[in-house]
Amino acid sequence: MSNIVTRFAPSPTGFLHIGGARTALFNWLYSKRHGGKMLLRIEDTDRERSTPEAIDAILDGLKWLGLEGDGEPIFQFARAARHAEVARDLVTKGNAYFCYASQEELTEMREKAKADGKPMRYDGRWRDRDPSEAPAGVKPVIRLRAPAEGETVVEDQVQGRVTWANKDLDDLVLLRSDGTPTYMLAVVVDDHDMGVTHIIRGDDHLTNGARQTQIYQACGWSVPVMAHIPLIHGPDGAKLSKRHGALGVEAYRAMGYLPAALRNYLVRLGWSHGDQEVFSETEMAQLFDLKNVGRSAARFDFAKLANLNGIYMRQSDDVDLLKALEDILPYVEGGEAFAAHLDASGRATLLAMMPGLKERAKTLVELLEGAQFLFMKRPLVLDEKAAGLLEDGGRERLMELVTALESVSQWDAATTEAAVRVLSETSGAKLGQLAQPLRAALTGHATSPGIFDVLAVLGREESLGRLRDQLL
RNA sequence: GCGCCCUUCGUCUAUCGGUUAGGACACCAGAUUUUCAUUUUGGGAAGACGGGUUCGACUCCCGUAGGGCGCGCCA
Repeated sequence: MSNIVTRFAPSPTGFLHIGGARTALFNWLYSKRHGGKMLLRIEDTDRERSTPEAIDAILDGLKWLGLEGDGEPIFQFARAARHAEVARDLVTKGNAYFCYASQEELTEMREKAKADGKPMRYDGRWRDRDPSEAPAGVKPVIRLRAPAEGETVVEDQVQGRVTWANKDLDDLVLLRSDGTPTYMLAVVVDDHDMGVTHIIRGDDHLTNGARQTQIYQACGWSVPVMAHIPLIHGPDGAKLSKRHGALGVEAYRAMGYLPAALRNYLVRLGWSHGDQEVFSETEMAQLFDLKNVGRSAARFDFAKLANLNGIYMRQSDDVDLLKALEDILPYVEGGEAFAAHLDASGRATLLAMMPGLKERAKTLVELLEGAQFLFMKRPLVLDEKAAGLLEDGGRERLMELVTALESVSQWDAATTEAAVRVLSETSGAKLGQLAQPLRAALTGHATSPGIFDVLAVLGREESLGRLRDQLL
């Protein structure tokens, strides 16, 4: 097969949302799979709504997800002259024409169509009129002379063969009256000039696929392979909105998800490989194809994302995980305060506790919360459940524990555990009756990593201090 | 309204005419554990509806219902 070129072409009018991220992922995987390239194009022809902040947010989001394009991004607006040139060529060749219809005329057409219960279609009133009839002082647009009869077909790799009657597709505007290109023209010209072989995008563009096919044909260019992938919906099945899932990828970063986990979650939304759920990056790139992309929209499920993220966290190397945690601190509530604890000794403490911490967290944010006790200043304030553990004899057993632990020769998990077990036997208290008050006093919570590991990481002095604090 | 697309457990999905309709998440119960978590065992849970075609349909066709997308001199 010839060299595959895919592209991701967001318009910089907002952040990189989750649907866009998945589109980028699919393009990226497809190009990787075939040893091709994924190009990046910023569709900034809407000067009103495009912002530099949005461009940064999108680039940043892609980078975080590890989905960077090959080569520098192309900015569509910069190519406006080329787009206009193609439009004029089309007029010369007779495949497009100047249209002098005013906004009022168009509004009229729209209203009439609405009244008749038909979709708005330009009626082609300038299609065959001689330009000499042009009203003075009106700047024309250039419209495509679309085929009036027959049908336009998109051989879609995901949707199958989709057909439109040409009478349902009107003569779209290619070049605006101010000389700037429309999206429809710009996309076709850019994809052609960039050598794009495969267009993978959301199925909200399916109809555009038909109209763009007509432009390709008018230009005499070969039409790239198209694949329109289904959209992602919110948990309620409706379009994603700010309310549920239409967050920028940076929001997922701030929620403590790992990029690898998010990628894994996203690739399984619409695509499958038998029963396999977990894919390494390499596996994904080897296995991904368009054939196994489904055609129905998927709902976003945070619980499954969280589960996957937990799997990735548990599989992560402790040092990598610490790094990942530190990386998101600037974006997380309370992250800055936490960062202040992470000097050399703080990092060592956290690292030592990491095995016990990471299996209790599904996100980096939960990891952070679970680690807070390590850096709390004495005396600890216990939460409700922890305080409860010190009632009903808990405090008395704590006293015995202090005595037992004070006389321990070596302060490590094995030795302290042995000491507590001995106490359990001599006092007749079950291990749980001793461990839980211990946990409460040491961490302030009813749950934590293994309590003897906690003891070891906190150290003798701090541990005994925290225990005595609760005896007063 | 018109055009196009979609419809398997609550959710993501497997099934490419013949399966006790499989897996994963979530949920419930049990085991393990010092708590929680991890791990592990088990459980409930699905082919929107109505017609065809066929010896046989989740799978093919038609219709209905529901949902989505599109219908700009936005992208």
